[in-house]
Amino acid sequence: MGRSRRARCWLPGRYVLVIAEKPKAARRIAEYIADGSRPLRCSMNGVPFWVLRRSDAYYVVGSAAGHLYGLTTDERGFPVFSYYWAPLWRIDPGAKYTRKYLSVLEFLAKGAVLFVNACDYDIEGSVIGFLVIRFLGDPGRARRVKFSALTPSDIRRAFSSLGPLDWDMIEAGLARHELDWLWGINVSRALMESVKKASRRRVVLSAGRVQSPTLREAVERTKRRNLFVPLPYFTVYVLVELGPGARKRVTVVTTKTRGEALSVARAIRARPKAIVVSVDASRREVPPPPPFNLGDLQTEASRIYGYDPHYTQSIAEQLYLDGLISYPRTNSQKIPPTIDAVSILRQLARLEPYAPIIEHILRISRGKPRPRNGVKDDPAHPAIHPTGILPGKLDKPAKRIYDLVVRRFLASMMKSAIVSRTRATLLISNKYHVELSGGYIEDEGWFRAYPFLRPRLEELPPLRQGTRLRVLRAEVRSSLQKAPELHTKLSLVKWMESSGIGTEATRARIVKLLFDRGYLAEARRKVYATDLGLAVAEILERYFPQLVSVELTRHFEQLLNSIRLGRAKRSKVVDEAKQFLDKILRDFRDSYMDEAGTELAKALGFIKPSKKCLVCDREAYKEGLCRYHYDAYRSLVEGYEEWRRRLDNISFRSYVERLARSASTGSWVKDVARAIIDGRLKPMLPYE
DNA sequence: GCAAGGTC
Repeated sequence: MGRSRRARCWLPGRYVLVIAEKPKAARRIAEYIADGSRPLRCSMNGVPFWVLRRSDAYYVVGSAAGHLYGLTTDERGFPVFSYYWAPLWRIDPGAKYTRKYLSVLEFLAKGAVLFVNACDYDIEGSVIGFLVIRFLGDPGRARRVKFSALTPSDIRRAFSSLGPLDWDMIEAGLARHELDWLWGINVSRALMESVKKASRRRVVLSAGRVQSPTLREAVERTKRRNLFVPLPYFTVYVLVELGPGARKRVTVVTTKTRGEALSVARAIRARPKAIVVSVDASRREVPPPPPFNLGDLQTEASRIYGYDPHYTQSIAEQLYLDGLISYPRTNSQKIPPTIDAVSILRQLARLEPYAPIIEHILRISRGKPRPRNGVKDDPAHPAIHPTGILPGKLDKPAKRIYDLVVRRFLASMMKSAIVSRTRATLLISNKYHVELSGGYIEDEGWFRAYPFLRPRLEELPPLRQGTRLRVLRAEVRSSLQKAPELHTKLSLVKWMESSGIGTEATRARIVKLLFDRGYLAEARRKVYATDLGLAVAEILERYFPQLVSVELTRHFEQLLNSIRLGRAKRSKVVDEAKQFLDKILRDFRDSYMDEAGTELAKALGFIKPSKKCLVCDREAYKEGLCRYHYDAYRSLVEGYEEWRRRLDNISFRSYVERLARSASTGSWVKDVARAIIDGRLKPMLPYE
């Protein structure tokens, strides 16, 4: 196709103004609804819009850039119940770019005879378009267009039956904003004011429907990890000779006490023989994975390159803005047939590493490749895929993310891999069954394109049923239980997803926010709660328990659903929330604010503890210990009984020394163990 | 300054 000169832009006197949620959507809508000729691309202040003709009328397709308005207030202090909508660029320093979008829509609104809200067909899209029409246009001359995907057929169908404004959906969306604002701003202010009252110091603290349950989850993991007392257990291993020069170490049993393990090992040494009782060979097809949604991309980037989910998302967003990949904030694992996979492949084939794979795909599919779709779907967007536009110079992380997206897209169009596995059961000393497994890859299939999920397999030497084998050695090893895992940034984002809080676009951002607030910190990619995070979670749990529960989101969903179905009114729902908040916020101010503020100020180091913990610098709570070391002390004492049973009457001293040395021991328990060893802490126990 | 939600 030759490069055509762009026609001069002009604006008709009267037109229908179509408002899209984002410029990319605006362009596609314009292309799909125009009669005959291509729409005219215009731009003002770098913001594009399109002019076109459709059934003897002029249409102008303009664009928002997500929310252009937000809630704000002029009042200080809490409780605060009055707020209003204001242009986002005035109230959110991170949203300055929305100003030019708003001013272009303001200009375009002047000549519009009809306004069409063509934002994504969801609750937020209804609000985005409505607020533009309300502040810049006229809701009395407005329509809503409903499409579920940005495809020509869906868009054309939707524009041929414009509906009235979807008032119930708008009301539900407005209510969502108001409820989140009321809860979030009020409780955040309550926290900040309590600290100020207790310490006369200012600090930014926050709480909200999504961030606070997420904080609580990280706090619970931190506590479980730091309070963990590992128990000992015992493993009996044997070294079996499978063939000439092929020896394998195999676990026979694990036991709770040393005595049991030793007697198993003795029995094996007395009859050091094994026999192959069965050999099973199986062939398994491993189907290709579906193309990426955002969560899958974040998982893989974390697993393969150690990138945290927010980092991955920001790289993917840049690749999207550069036109290299499709919209990344999607939950979909599907590539609809409307996406021209062949032409994307032909473009990508110009990139050296992909060329042979693409050639292979086109050959095996006879030029008609079809991506294998996953189950997850998204109403507004397909799975993440390369656009076919070739990248220029990318930095290393961008190159890696782009490569993941391309390879995953390619893999989804390839054949299953075939993996052969062998499973053998041995009977050791006529008494103990153990399983061996091995295998190899018979056909690489899609692993060629996407090697990151290729299993690492070890081949077993050939074994036949009935073969007798020698047991060369039998050993007992004692181990300590592994500690419960802390979250990673990724697992926290996944936890949010499985709990149904936050959205594709916000989860990673909210985890980052908890770090920025100083509630969470990271060591070796593991997320732990700081003292401030522990204190905030504690205070919220005690005085605003609704806000740390994922149930608040469920409750909101029910309310919003009722509004959407016309069974409840926004004003009533919001008023009830205000009344409830008014009560709990006044109770907090009247009765608990001093206590809460003092606790938070101590966690922040603004107030010195009146009496220090014997083990750390925190405030003493019981028996001379802070609340965390007191709990750790109790865990340590409770754990001793079981240790004595398993390790034939180990002394308390040796027990404590083992805990102090083990990597599995929770850090608070370790602190207590060390304090006992060096005499800072005298255990009050019946055992000494 | 504080939420959660959308997106350049």
